[in-house]
Amino acid sequence: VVKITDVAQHAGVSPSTVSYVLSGKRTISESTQRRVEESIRTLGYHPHAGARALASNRTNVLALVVPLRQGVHVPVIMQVAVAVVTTARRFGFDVLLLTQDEGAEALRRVAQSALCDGFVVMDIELHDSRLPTLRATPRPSVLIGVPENTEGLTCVDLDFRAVGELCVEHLAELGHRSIALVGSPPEVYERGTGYAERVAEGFTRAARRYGIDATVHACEATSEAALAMTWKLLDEQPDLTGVVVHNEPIVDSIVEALNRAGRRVPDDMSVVAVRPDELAMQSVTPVTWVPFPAEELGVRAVELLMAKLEKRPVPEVTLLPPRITEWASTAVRRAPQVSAAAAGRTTKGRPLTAERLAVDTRRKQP
Amino acid sequence: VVKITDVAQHAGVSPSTVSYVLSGKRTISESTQRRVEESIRTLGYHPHAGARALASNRTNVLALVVPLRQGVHVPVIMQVAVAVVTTARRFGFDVLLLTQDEGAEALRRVAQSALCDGFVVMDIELHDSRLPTLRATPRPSVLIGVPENTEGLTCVDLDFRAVGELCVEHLAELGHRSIALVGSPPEVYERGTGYAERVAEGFTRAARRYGIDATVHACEATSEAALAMTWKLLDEQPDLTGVVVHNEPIVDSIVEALNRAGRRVPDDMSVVAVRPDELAMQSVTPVTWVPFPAEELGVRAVELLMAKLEKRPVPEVTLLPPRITEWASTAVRRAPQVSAAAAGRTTKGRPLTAERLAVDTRRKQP
DNA sequence: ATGAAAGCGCTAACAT
DNA sequence: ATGTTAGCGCTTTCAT
Repeated sequence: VVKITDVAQHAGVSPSTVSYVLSGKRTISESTQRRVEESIRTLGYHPHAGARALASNRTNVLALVVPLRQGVHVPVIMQVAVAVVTTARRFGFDVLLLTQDEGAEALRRVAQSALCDGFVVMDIELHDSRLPTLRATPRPSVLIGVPENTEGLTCVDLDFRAVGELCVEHLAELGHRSIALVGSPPEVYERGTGYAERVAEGFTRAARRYGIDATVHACEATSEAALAMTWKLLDEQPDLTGVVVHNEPIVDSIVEALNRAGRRVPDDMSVVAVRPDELAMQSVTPVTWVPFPAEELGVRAVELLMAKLEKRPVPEVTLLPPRITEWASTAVRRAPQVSAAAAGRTTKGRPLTAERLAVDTRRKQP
Repeated sequence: VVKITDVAQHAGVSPSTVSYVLSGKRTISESTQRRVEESIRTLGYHPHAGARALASNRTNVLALVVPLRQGVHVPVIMQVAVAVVTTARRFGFDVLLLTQDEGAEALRRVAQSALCDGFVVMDIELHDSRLPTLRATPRPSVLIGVPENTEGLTCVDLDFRAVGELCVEHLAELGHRSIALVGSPPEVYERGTGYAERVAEGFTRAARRYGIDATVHACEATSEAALAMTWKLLDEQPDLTGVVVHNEPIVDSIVEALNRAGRRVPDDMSVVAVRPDELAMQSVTPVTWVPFPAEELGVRAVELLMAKLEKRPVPEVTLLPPRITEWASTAVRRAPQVSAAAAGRTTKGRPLTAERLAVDTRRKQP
């Protein structure tokens, strides 16, 4: 293989000059510069990564830790991964792929053996077990996801609170006054990834701000659960005209259940989903949705890491603002009398008793 | 950071002894072995990858090249990738992630800069532009996919010919005598990845062997195309009782179209799909299917690469035998008179005229 | 603006 | 069974 001395000889300069041409850390006369670059190209020289790492303490490799857990939508991971690799290459970096199952130990191993200069870690939980290691290691890292305590870390994520708010805002401005959030399965809230709670939080906060009647419900990701949830909502919240679904697998089921219950979407009922683009695109029903910016997250994560490697200051938390894509599932709320008629139909003549009304904020809306 | 001399000092031996304990290339007395390992553990020593690569010409890293092309099912790529990483770790290897878009140049760069010891390359086409580079580079590689000319290469893939044969076999043994293959979109055949043709080839060959009436059709991956294809099949092949679908997105559409055309699955019509497990599991209709062994391919690819790195001989082509998973979409072909009765039923009493059988079964549906 | 040379941390031949 | 030592190919002081 061709080495730096070969290039030096071919260009009639010393090895160090070749090195400086490559790194740009020294001013080189235009002529040598050209000659050296020419030699590099004709010889097809690529510096030995190991030797470079040994001498300079820099590998030009970043490690990407991807989750394996069930329930993480795989295409989203791939989108992030591809964005990370592509962006890393823009900075002359390669990417080492680590899976989550080796946990914090893998981070220590890779950091200690100088296999990489820094980390991008996906799927960070509120109390992630890797945080101590990430804080302790001298190699910089960027986390995709926001843990409870971000001190001494660099995090980037979609602003999930703003997602919840945006959905409410959208519905509120279409005139809806009684809405519900059909959220993720209970496990998701318990596991503590944080984003599910944050969406609910933003949802509730914005609803209060708009003075809107709003309820939040965890829901299993099965079509049966979706059906039951729909009935429950229509029963307990008769004025309901807007539903936000933050539970990808059952979006279609909810829409279908609503239609079957006689609430046509979007005429009688508006539906907004929080879901990855890919799935939204191939969905049966065109549902207004807030996408997860997988690619942008990958790009930003790498850019932040590069900034840290260059000792440039970066914010502890970067939250990407959500966008909403309107589709045929949301519409202006219909006139009251129509709603009343619809409510009468779906509640099958059961009278509105005080007992039924006693439970929550619905009382605002008789 | 802790280095080999630190360990040596701590254990009271020379650096080379530590190195030999690590590599096992020398017999070490039990006592020193234990002492050194103890020191390694207590100090948390991990050898510097660059230094090791420089001195030994081995990186313990393999590069995985993943496709980005549209149409490759993303979860399958992830499954392979995860299997590759997991298996690589079993051998003490890490994985560098490369994307296809840098093409052969990336292979050269990574090989030349000694970033890895070998390659696993996914999504190999019949006349892949990277083949010359892969053949020329001194670093061994394993290809997932089989190009036209496999000379000097190591390839591993699902035996797609056997897939076609297996589907026919399954249907033939259930008594079906007239079957059709609904294949991938025309582009897939033209692009030349090979596997689509191979399935068709196996399908045709096995049908001939069984003396079965069989036709092959390319089909776009839209539900409209699926519907049109179903009509066309029922029209042109009136005795048809078995369909093999090698076109993941439209499996459900085909089943639905058949049902709507009055051919109940599996009573009147058996359907077999060639598709990734994941999609089969979450499909609406339980269709008998031949899975793509993504994980096994990843494992085998790494095992083959490790064998090559150890200079052990490996076969040029390794084809994994397909398995078939029976589900509720295939059944024994009904006896003629029963079929006639069923036909009579679904045609709602209209008589079976020669004309109707010759032309177009759609007219059955008013 | 360029060269010379001292390591970076490890492995493996060459000792004993 | 273990120690000594010469590189591996590069970066980066220190010189000029």
